[in-house]
Amino acid sequence: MGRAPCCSKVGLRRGPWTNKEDTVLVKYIQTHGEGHWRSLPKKAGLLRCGKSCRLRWMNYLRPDIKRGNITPDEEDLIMRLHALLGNRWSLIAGRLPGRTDNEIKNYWNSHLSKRVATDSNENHSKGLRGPKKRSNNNLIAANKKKRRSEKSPQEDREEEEEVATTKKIKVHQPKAIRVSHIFSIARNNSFETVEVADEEVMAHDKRESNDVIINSNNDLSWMMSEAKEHNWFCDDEDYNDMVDVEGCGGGGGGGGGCGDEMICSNDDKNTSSSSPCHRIWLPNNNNKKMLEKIFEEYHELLKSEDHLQMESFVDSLLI
DNA sequence: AAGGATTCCAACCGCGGGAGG
DNA sequence: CCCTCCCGCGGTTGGAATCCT
Repeated sequence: MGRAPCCSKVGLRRGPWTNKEDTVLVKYIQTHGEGHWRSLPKKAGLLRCGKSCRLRWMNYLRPDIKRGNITPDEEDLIMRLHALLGNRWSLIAGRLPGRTDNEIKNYWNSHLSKRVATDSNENHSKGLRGPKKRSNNNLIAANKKKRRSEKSPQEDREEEEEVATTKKIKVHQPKAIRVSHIFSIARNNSFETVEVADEEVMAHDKRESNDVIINSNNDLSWMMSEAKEHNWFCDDEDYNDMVDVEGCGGGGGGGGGCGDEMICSNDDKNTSSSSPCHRIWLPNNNNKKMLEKIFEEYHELLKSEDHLQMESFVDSLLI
């Protein structure tokens, strides 16, 4: 039997937080620091479960949270990262200082998923190659809407059929595959409005490691094509270490600003943890040719549409 | 103006994984 | 190695706000 939900205790409050509760929580955390969520409510004198306190703090009360509209830059980054990482909101949020995973998730579900669906439909109708997964969230939303509206028995049947079809065609999005020492994505630091403490970056990097996560062939496709299109493959043999990208993307000084990630060679990927950067790392300076070779090979496989070969190709990239 | 439909987002739920005994 | 505890994550829900007819 599983553990009972922590909020099931009689007498614990649920639902929206009051200002008073917020104040109590903030004061307690300012004094004692984060963590020990289980015991926090009791110590702080809150009639909430620890989980609820943690959520409230993480998603709303933390001082470094950036509130307000998602900027076009952030939006673009979310879309790119989602293409690469899938629904791994905490990872995506980790690249958007001041934004929470919940916020990004909500924003994606309410804004971006529709746009992506529309775009992919347009592409599909134009006969373009591209991801055409039907958003599960849209389905959920659609079903939710259906639930809310009156339905005739026939509509009920149709819904059941749709659900059955959905089950059949449900796109399985595999758990991300960790690829050691092939690529890594450093934390994005191009949004300047909130300062992120080095400790936080370090802690984050410690948690997430510097390994890239490749979800699917589409991700690889995206990464490869982006790399090629933006000329991220460095020609400069001196790219043996982290390249300073301060001012990139945010438009703030620094030689024109690249505004994009870059794939470059690096003999020691671990050096990247010392300084946040939004480049994609590769292990050593011989990889330029290797990458181009991989890219060519990948393109050949794309043309041939041989999925088996494609899978083994992707496998061959994994260590 | 009213009320139904839709959107948005804070909050909840359940699960998986890491740490420690 | 197993068990328990705790934390963090992603999916989902509920209701307030807004839009539409």
